[in-house]
Amino acid sequence: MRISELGRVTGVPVATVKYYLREGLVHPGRATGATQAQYDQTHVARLRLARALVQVGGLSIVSAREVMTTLDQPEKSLHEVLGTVHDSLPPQPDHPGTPRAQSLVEDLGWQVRPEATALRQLEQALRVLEEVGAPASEQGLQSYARLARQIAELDVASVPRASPDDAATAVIVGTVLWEPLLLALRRLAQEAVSAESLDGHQSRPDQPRP
Amino acid sequence: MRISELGRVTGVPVATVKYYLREGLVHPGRATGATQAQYDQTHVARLRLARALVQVGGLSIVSAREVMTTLDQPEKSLHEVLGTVHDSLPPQPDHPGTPRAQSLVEDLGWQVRPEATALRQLEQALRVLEEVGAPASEQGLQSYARLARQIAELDVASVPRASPDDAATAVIVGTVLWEPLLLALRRLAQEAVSAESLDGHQSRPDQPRP
DNA sequence: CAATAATGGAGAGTGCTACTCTCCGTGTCA
DNA sequence: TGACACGGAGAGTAGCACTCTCCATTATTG
Repeated sequence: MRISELGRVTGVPVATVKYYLREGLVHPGRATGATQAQYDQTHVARLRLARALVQVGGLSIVSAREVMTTLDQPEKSLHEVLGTVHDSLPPQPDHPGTPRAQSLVEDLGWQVRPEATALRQLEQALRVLEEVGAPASEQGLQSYARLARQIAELDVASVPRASPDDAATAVIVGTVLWEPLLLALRRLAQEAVSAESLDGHQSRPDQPRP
Repeated sequence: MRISELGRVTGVPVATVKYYLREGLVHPGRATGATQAQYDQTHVARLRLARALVQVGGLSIVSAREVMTTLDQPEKSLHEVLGTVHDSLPPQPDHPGTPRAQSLVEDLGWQVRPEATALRQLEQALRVLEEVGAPASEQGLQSYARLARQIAELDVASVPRASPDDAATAVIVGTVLWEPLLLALRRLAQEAVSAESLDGHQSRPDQPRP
């Protein structure tokens, strides 16, 4: 198939397909002449994945390229793929982590790389909560961590190890594209729980105004 | 305090403070003359919150303003505040939802507004997973939903109903600023679980290349 | 009291990012 | 054979979150 069909099949504007090709999000087609190239199902799949990472996962073009690069590195183990993907994901905190995140994962007995970006992301989240005057309690953190671990067990269990072709893709999808799904579910659940327990009909009392 | 001190205390550049004032993220100070105004602790708190919503929560200026507007509407119940905040949060899907998300929450017995933005966000996530060739299984969704509900129960339980002044703020913080925390914990847990169960040392088998 | 500095506000400018347009030599097809 | 499509590359655009500049006014300092 040629570029226009690639665009039509995936619903991505041809100009954007060209842009993604230039940026290396999608591998080049098989050139059949100076101004002609052929694309196949692998291009369709990668284009769709790239589009999803950028538009739904919120990745920058650079991050998406880094993530998709791992698909071309079969020498890496799935665990390494996971780490690489995590480290390519936003946000990328500037400050180094203070020891609180580190000690939390130690308490939990989680074995994570000390340089994991997620550690610094956790630390940033904790710092911001303090700055805003609503610090996370140790107990709340522990509960959250316990539930996060149960989610992660679902995630890891769902990686298809029988068909290794798709395993790396599954890691990327499971990590990145399930995040918005999880957040949407949490919001819906919050509304449901709130409707049951917070009084949905009574106004909250007046509070001092600035 | 004047604007320069406000900037110094919060660590936000004065030019940015002015910008936030213009955009209505922070309420105006008490004018003491044609070119002078006084700011107080409420400005400090709101500025810090606005900063956190934009930089950590990833909200646009417009979304952040909408969210913070609810702080000035004491006639709204906490449940209404929650809904308004949710509907102001990104992403804002363009397509309307198909019935799958709706039927999922019905199966779960969750009572949510049919027009809730989170419903369309869920539907978008499901649609993208299908397009990418990794559709969410009914079973996986149910498990996720069950855990999401447990998280939501923690969230709702932690809203300080004794001190209603801060309740609305707590709703915002708990909804928006705990999201990155949850995602960071999930990533860390994924690494930990992966290190235990996925073989961290063995390379994954070769797979077909484009 | 006079000189100097800081202030609040508004408009214009900047830097970045994800596209999108334009162009052009080359291939395809009716 | 002539109209049209293609690929590739550079330039241009739109939106966003600031950031700079200016200026009349106010505060502070010597």
